[in-house]
Amino acid sequence: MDGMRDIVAKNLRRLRHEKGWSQEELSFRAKVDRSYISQLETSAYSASVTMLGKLARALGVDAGDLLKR
Amino acid sequence: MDGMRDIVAKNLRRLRHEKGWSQEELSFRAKVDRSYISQLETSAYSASVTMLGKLARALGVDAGDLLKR
DNA sequence: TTGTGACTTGCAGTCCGTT
DNA sequence: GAACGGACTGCAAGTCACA
Repeated sequence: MDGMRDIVAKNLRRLRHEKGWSQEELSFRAKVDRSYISQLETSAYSASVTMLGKLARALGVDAGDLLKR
Repeated sequence: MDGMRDIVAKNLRRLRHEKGWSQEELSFRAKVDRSYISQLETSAYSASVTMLGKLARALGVDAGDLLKR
């Protein structure tokens, strides 16, 4: 029902795996809690654009890349 | 401090003006509160990606376009 | 290493009206 | 038409223990 949530979840996990990072590694770099990253990757929440910006910067991509289908 | 918020604010206002729509018109089409659109355009809040999706769809653009610098 | 349930806090988001 | 106000509800934000 909430497509955007799932798109972010998939892109987040895909980009993180491409880096070969664990959730722990990303949580450290982005300065957000590891379990919260897990919750985003399982579509539990609809992240804010501020959170999107933090994660994108840690991953070295544009925030918009996290929204691409 | 929160750059993403400002980027969304500017893109939202720019795209809305390109359509020649008032905040009222956009709020009706996107089914979100008019005063909230005002608050987003003045960088008062950091919208969720779900909200971003609703606004992008109403404006006929990709959600990522609202995050472009 | 990751997912989940539980919990608290703060802000997103709505609804009213006024400037 | 747009900004701004208070008051309210619900969910994102943030953290923890445990499976």
